[in-house]
This record gives sequence, C-alpha cells and structure tokens, in this order.
Amino acid sequence: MEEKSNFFKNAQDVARLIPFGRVSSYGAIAKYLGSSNSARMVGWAMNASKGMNVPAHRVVNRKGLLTGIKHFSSPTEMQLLLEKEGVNVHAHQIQNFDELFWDPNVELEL
DNA sequence: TCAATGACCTGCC
DNA sequence: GGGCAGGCCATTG
Repeated sequence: MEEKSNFFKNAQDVARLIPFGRVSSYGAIAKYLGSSNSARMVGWAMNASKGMNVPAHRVVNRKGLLTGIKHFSSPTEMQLLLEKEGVNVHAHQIQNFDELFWDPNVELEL
C-alpha cells in the first residue's frame, strides 16, 4: 500500500486543491492525471482518502450527481457539506454544477 | 495467484 | 437521440 501509487496520490492532491464552494468531477481529475478513462480509480482514491483532509464531497460525477454519497458516513453528510459551502444541492444533484464546476485542466492549466 | 468488483467515462448500435 | 457494453487501474476476497 503506502503512497506508492501516483494515481491515488495525485487524485487526492487534486481533490485537496479544489477551492471552497467549488466542485469537480472524477473524469476531470482522471484526465488531469493523464487517463480520462481511469475515472473509476479516482473514486477509489476518494474512498482511500476518507479520514484525510480530502474534500471528497466536492468530487462528483459528470452529471453533478452525488454518486458517492452512499460511501460517506451519512447520506446527508455530503449534501450538507456542499450546502454549507454555498453549493445548491437538490436530490443529491448539484444545481449550478456548470458554474461550480472546477476543472483542474483549466484552473491549473497544466 | 487469479478473479471479481468499483464513488466512472467514452464510444458504438 | 437514447440505450447498452466495454475499458481503465487498483484494491479486496
């Protein structure tokens, strides 16, 4: 285990770089890592980041749907955290996802 | 060690 | 335009 996997470490790092009141998607992070088709691994990294200072609640799928909400301690924890940051979430889905969307490829401009 | 799963995305029919 | 299947990489049983 350890942090030998750059993919996991990178995914967690990018998730940690997500600014306040902003959200990102697995595919965007996966693409930033170089593998847009490895979005699933990003979810795994979030799961492994549980317990760390990684705002996994700011990471959602391409549709802005809180797919990983069930993996949280509480099904409302993720939504509450997002609402606390000023993100409008309805039915486990981000409303202004297009505006709140934070793309590491664009913001970080690699 | 092998096989299956998993918080997804893209492409094809 | 909508639905289905495949693929990716790492972890777990």
